Amino acid sequence: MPNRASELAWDEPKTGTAAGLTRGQVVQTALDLADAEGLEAVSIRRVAQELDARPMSLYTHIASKDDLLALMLNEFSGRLLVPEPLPDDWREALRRIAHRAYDSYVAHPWTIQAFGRGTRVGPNMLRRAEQSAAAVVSLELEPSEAWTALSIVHEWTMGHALHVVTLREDAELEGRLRDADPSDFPRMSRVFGEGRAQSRDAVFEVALEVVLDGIERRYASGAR
Amino acid sequence: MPNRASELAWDEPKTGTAAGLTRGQVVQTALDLADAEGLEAVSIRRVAQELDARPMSLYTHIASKDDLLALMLNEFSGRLLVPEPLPDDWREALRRIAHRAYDSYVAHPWTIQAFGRGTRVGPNMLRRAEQSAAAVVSLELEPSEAWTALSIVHEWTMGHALHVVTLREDAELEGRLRDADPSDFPRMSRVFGEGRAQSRDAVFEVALEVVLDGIERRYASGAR
DNA sequence: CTACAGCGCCGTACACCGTATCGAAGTTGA
DNA sequence: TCAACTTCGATACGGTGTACGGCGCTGTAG
Repeated sequence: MPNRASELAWDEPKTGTAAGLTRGQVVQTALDLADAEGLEAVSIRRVAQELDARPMSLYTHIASKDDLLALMLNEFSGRLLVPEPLPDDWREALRRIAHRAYDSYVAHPWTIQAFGRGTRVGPNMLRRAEQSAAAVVSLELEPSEAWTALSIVHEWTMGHALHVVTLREDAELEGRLRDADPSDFPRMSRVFGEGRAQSRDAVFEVALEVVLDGIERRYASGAR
Repeated sequence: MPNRASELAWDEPKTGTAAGLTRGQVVQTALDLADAEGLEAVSIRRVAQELDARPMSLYTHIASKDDLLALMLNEFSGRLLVPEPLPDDWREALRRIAHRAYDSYVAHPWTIQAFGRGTRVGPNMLRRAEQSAAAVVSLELEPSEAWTALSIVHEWTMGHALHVVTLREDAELEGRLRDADPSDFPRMSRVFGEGRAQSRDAVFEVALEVVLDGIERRYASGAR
């Protein structure tokens, strides 16, 4: 038997002979379905139907539904890569990386749902981590410091996307606030009372700079 | 009919007459179950069994399973409140808030999964937002600026918790890396090659300070 | 050319899920 | 005592993931 338990098939098992269905088709169909109708629409039966195949046929190409999900996330992670070459300026490089991630999460909300259900690290996730690490070479940090700095950006980006996607437009919050007694929530009422000045995207922009400021203060000694 | 669509029962509907089962018991049982066996163990049938009741009886006290989930999250949010009084120092106040949230997320991993499936804002979530807003009064910010600053802390905290909970101990990442060709991922290999110096909690501490630094630089003009 | 091994495909079945429907039983106020 | 109302519950429907085992094709060995 193989080395470890984590042999979970990132690589196409083997193409056997003349193949009808392929793993790539299955994953792509699942991705399309998730984009179009949300993650809960992605069922084995439904994906099979979309492919004009029978449910159990999918299991020839994937080990389980969890596997399919991991494969979907891996594919998605690949699309998070930013076109090379990265700018030399680490702030600009991180800006691009964060922007691309944020835009992608919001455009494909099922991803953050999927991430919450336990993540298996695929090759594309590794590639992305490597690209991010390359973005901050000019800071000349210890590897573990670099990892911390990058984590902050990635984690905030993900957290922000989660917030945006789940509390759509804060409409939920505003609605609740309208029904409540303003004197119970004086400060919150003021926040939303004066008409949500900034747009979502503007908030992202500002907050990203704040996060980058924090990193700059701590980690950029003399580096450009 | 009532005012709006968002009439979803945060308040016990009415205690009717002599009640056997109560909504509180249902929610508490579901919480216990989620803590003990994860969110996927929380099914209507299972909760009913735990209460020695029949599945359909639960629907006397909750409108749907989604409702139950929202109620669980609301209850959880209540426990995120930090004991008053808050420190005058805004950094220390935010530290406490973030710490409590992070610890709670990690101790109850089902919460971040639940947040990903769409959040309904309950009264306790509002209370928590209000408390957070109170933490930064000394900065004397515009309400919308305060909201942005607080969002950064909350969103990073959540993102960090998500990262910690889903990629347990980065073991996943390290494992993948061991199998890969180091020359494909030179920087990542260095990060994990030298033995993960910092502990999880140390990383949280450092990263939190970095985030607070960013906020301080942008929003703390002369305030203490 | 025939035989066979292996593999992709898939029909059936099982255990579980959320919940609609509707009737039974019990409690309470008049 | 009667009527109103609420809680409880049995049954059933349409969905889920997937274990099991058979069928038929195809590439290769004899």
